[in-house]
Amino acid sequence: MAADIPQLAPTPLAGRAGFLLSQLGFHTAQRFAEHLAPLGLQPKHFGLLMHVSRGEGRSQQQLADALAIHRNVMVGLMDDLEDRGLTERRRHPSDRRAHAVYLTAAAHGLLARAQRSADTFEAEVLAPLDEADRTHLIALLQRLAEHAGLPAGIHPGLQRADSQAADR
Amino acid sequence: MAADIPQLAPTPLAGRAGFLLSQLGFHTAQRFAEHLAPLGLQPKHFGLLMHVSRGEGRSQQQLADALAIHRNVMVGLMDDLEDRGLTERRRHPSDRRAHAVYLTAAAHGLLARAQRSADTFEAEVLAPLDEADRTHLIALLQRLAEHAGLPAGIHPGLQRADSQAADR
DNA sequence: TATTGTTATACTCTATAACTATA
DNA sequence: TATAGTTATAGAGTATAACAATA
Repeated sequence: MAADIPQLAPTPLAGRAGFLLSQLGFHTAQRFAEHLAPLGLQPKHFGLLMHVSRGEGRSQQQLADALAIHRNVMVGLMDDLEDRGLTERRRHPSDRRAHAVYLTAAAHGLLARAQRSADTFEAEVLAPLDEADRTHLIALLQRLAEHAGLPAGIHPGLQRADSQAADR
Repeated sequence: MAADIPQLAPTPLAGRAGFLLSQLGFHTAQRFAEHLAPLGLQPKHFGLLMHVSRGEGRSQQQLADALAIHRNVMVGLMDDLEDRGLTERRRHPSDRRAHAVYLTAAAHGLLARAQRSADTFEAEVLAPLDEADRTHLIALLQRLAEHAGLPAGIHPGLQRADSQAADR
């Protein structure tokens, strides 16, 4: 059945850093999403909650800028979080067009659990490495990320839309 | 305007291997796609061409199994490649339901160019690291990939559909 | 005239099922 | 009855434009 298929050299892809990063990155993102699912959160919601918690009261546009996403996308994300009772849109003190975004008490509790979940996940990812290798790997990845011009903590999977461009 | 936004601690995400892998992986995949675009190829086409070249004459189903994708997806990919004159569907010698897939002469030339392009890209990705760090990084990533159960050279971004499940 | 939030629409991707011709 | 290839349809996700309220 498979007798006439010659088994040639192993694919060289598995030896390329570019392929390994893409392969591992995709798989890691996928597994992290599964890891977070029991909390009812997707990675993008987790990331947004983290950013909101770093400075409550900001407008949706400010949050969108911080995450490098389009404000239209932010509306949908905020709807998700508000529907789940995790954030509140209050009136902005100085701009009546804008909303000031705050976390609810429930969100603070959930965020703490999500971070513990992320810690557990991190340990799983790094399981095969000893302490020295873990430190080294993270340092190497950070150097690559810096060289690639990636802003710390901003996931490019969220920043599809060109937030520079105006409506027009 | 932004005076009342306290700048708190930097996001801890940038120190997590899981986040860095996902962030770098996504960005790397995106940039590789741009790198390949001048050749008129997407990464998935490149990957498929590589697999076809490793053993010509296989059926679409065999190729789909090798890449862990659903045969329905394979039809679309093969259509793309055939429309571009890169592959041929010939009649299978032993099974008249199946097609035997072959590369054209044009595909061999394009594949060689694509691999050179991938080499250039690899050098760009690894630019900030010296030789020892490059070797170490690749070894570390390979260990993580193996621990995660990722088959060498198979990108999980392609294998969405559950190729185990039958039609029904 | 520009900006914030919102909504609507179109477009791309993926998943699923169903069909045909063979086995 | 099962399998290879194909096609069609529905759903999720993203991009773009347009609108009302406010600056």
